[in-house]
Amino acid sequence: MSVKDKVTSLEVAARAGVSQSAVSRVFTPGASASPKTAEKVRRAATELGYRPNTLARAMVSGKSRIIGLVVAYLENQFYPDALERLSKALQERGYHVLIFMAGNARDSIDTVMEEILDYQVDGIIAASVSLSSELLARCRSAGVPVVLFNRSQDDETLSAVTSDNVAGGRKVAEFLLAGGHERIGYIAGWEGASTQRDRELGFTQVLAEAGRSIHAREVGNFHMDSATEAARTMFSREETPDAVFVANDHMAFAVMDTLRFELGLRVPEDVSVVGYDDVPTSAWPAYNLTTVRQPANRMVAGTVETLLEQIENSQTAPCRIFIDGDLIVRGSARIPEGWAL
Amino acid sequence: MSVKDKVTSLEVAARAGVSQSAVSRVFTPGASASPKTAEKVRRAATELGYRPNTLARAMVSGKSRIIGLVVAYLENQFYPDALERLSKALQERGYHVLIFMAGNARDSIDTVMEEILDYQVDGIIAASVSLSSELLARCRSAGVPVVLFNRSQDDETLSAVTSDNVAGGRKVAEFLLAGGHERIGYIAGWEGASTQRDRELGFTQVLAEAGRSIHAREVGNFHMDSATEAARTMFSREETPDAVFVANDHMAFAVMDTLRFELGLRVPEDVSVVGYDDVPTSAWPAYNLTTVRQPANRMVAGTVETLLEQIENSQTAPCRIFIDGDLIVRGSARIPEGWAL
DNA sequence: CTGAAAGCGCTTACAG
DNA sequence: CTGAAAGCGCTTACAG
Repeated sequence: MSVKDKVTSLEVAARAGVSQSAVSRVFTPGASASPKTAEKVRRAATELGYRPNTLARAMVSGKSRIIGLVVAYLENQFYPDALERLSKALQERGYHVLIFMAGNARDSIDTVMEEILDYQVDGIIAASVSLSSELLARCRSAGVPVVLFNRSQDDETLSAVTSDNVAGGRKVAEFLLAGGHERIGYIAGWEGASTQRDRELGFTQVLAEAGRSIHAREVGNFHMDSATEAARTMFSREETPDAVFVANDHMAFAVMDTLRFELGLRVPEDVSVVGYDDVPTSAWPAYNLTTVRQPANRMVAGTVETLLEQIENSQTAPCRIFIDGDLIVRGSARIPEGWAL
Repeated sequence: MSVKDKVTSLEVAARAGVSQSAVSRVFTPGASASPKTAEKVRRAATELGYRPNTLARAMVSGKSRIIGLVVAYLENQFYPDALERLSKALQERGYHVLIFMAGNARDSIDTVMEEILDYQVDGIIAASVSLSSELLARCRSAGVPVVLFNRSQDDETLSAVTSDNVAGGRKVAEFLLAGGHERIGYIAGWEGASTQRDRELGFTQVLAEAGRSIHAREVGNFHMDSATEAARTMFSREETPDAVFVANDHMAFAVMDTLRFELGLRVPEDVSVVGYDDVPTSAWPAYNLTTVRQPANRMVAGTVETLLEQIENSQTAPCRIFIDGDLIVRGSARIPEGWAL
């Protein structure tokens, strides 16, 4: 029976009649071993049920093949979707994801980052969190590349992958303007987020270019509860908006539900609603939400590419990747003539 | 500047004027070190920015403090929710989660399990996947405890945490019967899953006890697309059901949308719909789904408890945990008189 | 309480 | 191509 009968490379070597080095080489892609040796070693290994100990290998080689992923919460469907893709893509390249949930506490993120570093990760992906410059300095001195996912930050030492949020915001404004809306509201995300700021920037730019401005503005902080509150406030005043751009889909669902089931407004007849992200739920008939697609597949591919590039070639400079996101026109907003559905 | 200036325990020892052993003890909870030594070591450590290398520690101690989590997909909100809770709970106990996405390929799960074992994880949590007995034998001989999350399996060597699915299925049937429904349909999940079988078992038991039976049955495989198809088929025949129990919420959303937006049926006026899980979306006004709550918090607590118990005390026998789930009555189904909403 | 020594399971120059 | 030896950064008996 036996608990813990770990087979070591030394045992395999003995059985195969070769040295430990030979065994190691057979299990190291690209290392030199004669077909004959390889054959003997492989046979012995399978007979014994041997598999190299990843941790031991990590210690001596200095490469753990572990990527630390920091994520704040998984409630917004955009993140589990990204996590699943990220994990699969990394798996295919021989890496695995060690997950760290960063609570909302102030120091929580710092603690969590230290823990990540303790595991000797080869790289870090930070999804929707901001990192202090001290933290980044620690990562840099530890030689661990960091890439921000769906957030950007003023720091040349780290890579960031986002959709082009400014352009996305512009598309929404153009669409709403073309639809002939008179009073356009905006429900903002968390103001500390670059995504929030950029989306609003592009949105208001286009409005300004047309001699218009936001008719009403509330903050939803990227949370459903706050978004519900924001919608109540925005639609309880005189001259309610006839269109509202919500900074992400997750909040837009709460806004639509509040408009329809609490305030008795029809969407899109009374109010047009537009979101951002195009999470799977947006396509469900109950919402059928017009939104800007953040192409998760391309964002993930870009993230994995830059990160692995920096890991495998430490010369590589950090880079910013902007991925263009299309406006997906669906039934939650009045559709201007000539705009394909 | 400098890439990779990892500080070792030896350097800290030199600076503090003590041995490497002393440094190790100061960083090992419960190890013996005089206050004076501890003080000197801690000072040196902070000055140098030293933190123990988790991987090195893992190698020698044989405890990696890494838990492998295998999960098939994160589309059904129940899983990201569980993952977030699991990860947080484990983090608090000093463990971290290494994630492995098990694709749908036949051998994928086997490959993935081998990879997990290579990382010398201290334990494995398998969410919504079945493990072959060969795989379980490998884990056993490697001394790695496994606990199944939201699935059970006939094998005494592994623990499993589920809600009481039979009881849950019974509650749904009682509720639907009390509501005076005449033709009750059932949309099944993937037939290989214990959760699917148990829910259907409890459901049909109660129906049988009342001299009734399922009026129509289709299989949705726990996927939205299949569930949509299932709903189409079930409601395109004569004598359509006036109530349908869907094996989980994720499919129930697709069913409700199909009924309402494609088939023009009203829920609950024409058809009552009941799901299972009580994922967050079920409470959204657009669905307002009656369902059986799987208490994620308690399921996670139970999972973490059993797993850590087995890790920290290898004598511990595996155990089965059933957690009772309440029926949550909401507006998607006709409410029998006397049943509190 | 403390230190010297051995060793966890591997890989990697270094010779041959 | 191959092996002997050193070493990755720690912890853990073993003496003292």
